[in-house]
Amino acid sequence: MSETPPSAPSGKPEDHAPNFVDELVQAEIDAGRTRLVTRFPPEPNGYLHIGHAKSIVTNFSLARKLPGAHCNLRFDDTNPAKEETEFVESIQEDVRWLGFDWGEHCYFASDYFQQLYDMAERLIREGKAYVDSQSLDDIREGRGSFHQPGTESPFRGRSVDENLDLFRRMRAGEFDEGAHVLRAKIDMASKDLKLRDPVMYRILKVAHHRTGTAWSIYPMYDWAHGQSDAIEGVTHSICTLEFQNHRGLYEWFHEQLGFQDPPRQIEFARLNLTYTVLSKRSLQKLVAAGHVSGWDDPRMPTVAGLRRRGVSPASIRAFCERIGVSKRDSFVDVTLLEHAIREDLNATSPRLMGVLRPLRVVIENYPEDAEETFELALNPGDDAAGSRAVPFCREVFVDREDFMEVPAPKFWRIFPGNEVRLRGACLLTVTRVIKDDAGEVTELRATWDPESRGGNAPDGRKVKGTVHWVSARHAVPAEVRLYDRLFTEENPLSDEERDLVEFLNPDSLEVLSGCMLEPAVREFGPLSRLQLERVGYFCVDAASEDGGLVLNRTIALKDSWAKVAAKR
RNA sequence: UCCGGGAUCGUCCAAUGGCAGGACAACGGACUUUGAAUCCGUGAAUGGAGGUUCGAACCCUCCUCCCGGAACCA
Repeated sequence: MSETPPSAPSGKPEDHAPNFVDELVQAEIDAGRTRLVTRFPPEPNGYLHIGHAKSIVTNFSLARKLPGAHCNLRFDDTNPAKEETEFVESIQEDVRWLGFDWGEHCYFASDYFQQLYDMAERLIREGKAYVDSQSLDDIREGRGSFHQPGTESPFRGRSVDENLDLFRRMRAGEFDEGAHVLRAKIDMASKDLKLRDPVMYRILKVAHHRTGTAWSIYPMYDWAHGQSDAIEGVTHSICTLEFQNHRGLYEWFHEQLGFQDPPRQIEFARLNLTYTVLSKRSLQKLVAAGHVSGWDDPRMPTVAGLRRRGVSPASIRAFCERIGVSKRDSFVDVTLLEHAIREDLNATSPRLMGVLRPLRVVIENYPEDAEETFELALNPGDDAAGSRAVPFCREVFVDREDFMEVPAPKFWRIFPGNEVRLRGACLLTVTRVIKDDAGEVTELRATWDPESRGGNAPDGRKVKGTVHWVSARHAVPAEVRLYDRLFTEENPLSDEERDLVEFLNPDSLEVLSGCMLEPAVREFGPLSRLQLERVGYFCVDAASEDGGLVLNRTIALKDSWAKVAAKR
């Protein structure tokens, strides 16, 4: 068995209650709009995380509202110092894995460098842009503040010819970095600081991952992004709240250039998740400092990390659709994500048995060299899932956590004299507890009821407890990695005094070796998702090989016994 | 203090002048060959003060609080 192919999102235009973006676009459609193009515009400078997934789901599902509509994947690669081909590849892989298809519509802002340049010359000729030769600090100071209007640059009055000449020479690489910038000529006294002659181009003598050394000037975000949207015929440019302050400038450029049916920018609240950080900077820090094994560490909220953790793309989509889209700053409870993960895995995961902390049980009235197999459903809730053969013999492993020599109140699993069911196999009663010199339990002796094959006794007597088990003779040893939340605080970034590293959960990873799994696990290849009954959902590690089986725990099953036990 | 946004159960999202509803979480119960899942039930909210109206979460006024904005980053 191997990784399930990415399942396509359901074809329905809406899997969620309409949000304000849906309504706004729908209103335009009702008013006669016939063209609809959205875009997901990542900068290829890092890995995608679940916050990006929210944007991807929003943009791609919006593009299903109208026949012929589509969503572009566009790389906003205007800062060569930070961007790499490695990231464009990982981003494409992640978007695809999430189940979305951009078809022919994969673009790069860097493909528009010439058009952008031509448009900039046009603004210069129209007196709407000029080359400023002030230092970075002088430009910053000249911008003024929230309360003070800015002051005009001494170079603001340069002639069109001089500006054109300088700009061309900037492009030709005649100047050092920082010597000049191209600025839009708008209004240094504007209340909207973005309109105080924003920088459009800076000199950067850095090779670009796609254009190489062809350019020595690169467009700034505000210049490149809006014009890229317009060039692509994007109708709705959906971005996060922090870009609200850019909208005035976004529209100003479009007006100057006279685009017809220009894109409309709409902002929504970015995703925040409890016990998680979703800023590229923080994530980068965790990777660089070695707090996690990499961008795809299963504890990372990156798409790559979630994939390796065993989270399904369907559950990420369901989660994104369920949290909705609004303009309110929000902090989504991670239990909502966990619910979506369990919901999908419960429906789709094959069931197996595995013992994480093995305790040997010798069934004294079972013949020494006999063995037999039981046929168990792979998913009791889904007959189509089929079944697997589970071998059984005189010695089995059970989980140490399922045994108490002196049972706590309401504990109805294994303890001396208590009859329990070995799931799918038989009824069994522990008769004797064997300990080492230190008093540690090392083995249990038990008897079984041969009439109870399959798990029920002919006399119909009830047993309260059912436990999972693995035949000692047939067990497949494995390493199991138990993952938990990466942070101990709901918002690890809320404390300005303390670094997020201080809030790392020391128990976010527990590695168990010598775990014992039923032999059917051999049929599962890397990235296969499965449930270990009564324990949790797991995923065969991407790097797992024969002879070194590794399982990552995606998420534990809910455990109401743990709650009862914790209360005491 | 200036500009741009936002305030509804613990959390997220609805209700667009007419019974404040759903999901998650919590709690209780039923069922159970997974103490899972499933099913049933309980508690839980309109930031504040005025105003308009037969009627306000929604409209108006004032206030309060929260977020973003002064990169040659995106």
